[in-house]
Amino acid sequence: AVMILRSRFLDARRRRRNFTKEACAILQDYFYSHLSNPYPSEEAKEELARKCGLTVLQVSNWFGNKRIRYKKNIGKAQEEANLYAAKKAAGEGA
Amino acid sequence: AESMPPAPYPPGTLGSNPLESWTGNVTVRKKRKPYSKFQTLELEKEFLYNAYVSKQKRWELARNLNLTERQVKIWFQNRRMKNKKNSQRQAAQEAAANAGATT
DNA sequence: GTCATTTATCATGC
DNA sequence: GCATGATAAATGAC
Repeated sequence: AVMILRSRFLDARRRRRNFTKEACAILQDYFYSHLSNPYPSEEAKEELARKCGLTVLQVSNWFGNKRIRYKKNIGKAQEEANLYAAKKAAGEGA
Repeated sequence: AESMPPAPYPPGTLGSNPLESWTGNVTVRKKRKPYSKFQTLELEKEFLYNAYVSKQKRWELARNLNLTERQVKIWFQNRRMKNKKNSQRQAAQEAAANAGATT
């Protein structure tokens, strides 16, 4: 009971909020645009953080979660997400 | 410039898609097992005393908590990183507060 | 030693 | 009920 009260304000997991759709779109755009090496540099992380209105740590967390969860879904429907970047790039080109 | 993936990548043993070679992490690592409340509390108590544990102390902790010396060493490393992260987070919040107050 | 990671787990949002 | 963001063990680069 004590620890529950302690963690209630110490643990940031309690304060978790979903990112905005704009932020998720920016992050996904970068991720699928760099599928061959989805490891943004510190500078890239800072820029992404600014554009998304997030901290660098949040950007790092997002890429960490995204990489592992993308990897676990290879062979499933995840590959459909590749079309996300492909179609978007094609649409912009046209 | 981009960062390099941390894990070693044996050549030729990776995934089917050459566009996604980073998905082939072949490293075999132990499954993460959360420590018990008692283990964590004892480690926290020692960390409060000093952030860097001597080899003698590390051996005692490992023996008393039924952990390996390597686990104790890594726990203190991660704990120091956690401390630094919290300090930076607090500093950033204070800086933001000051920036808002000065306007 | 630090530190960016990987991975499982936690806690929450919906 | 899972999706999602943050954290706790564990690894490897340097």
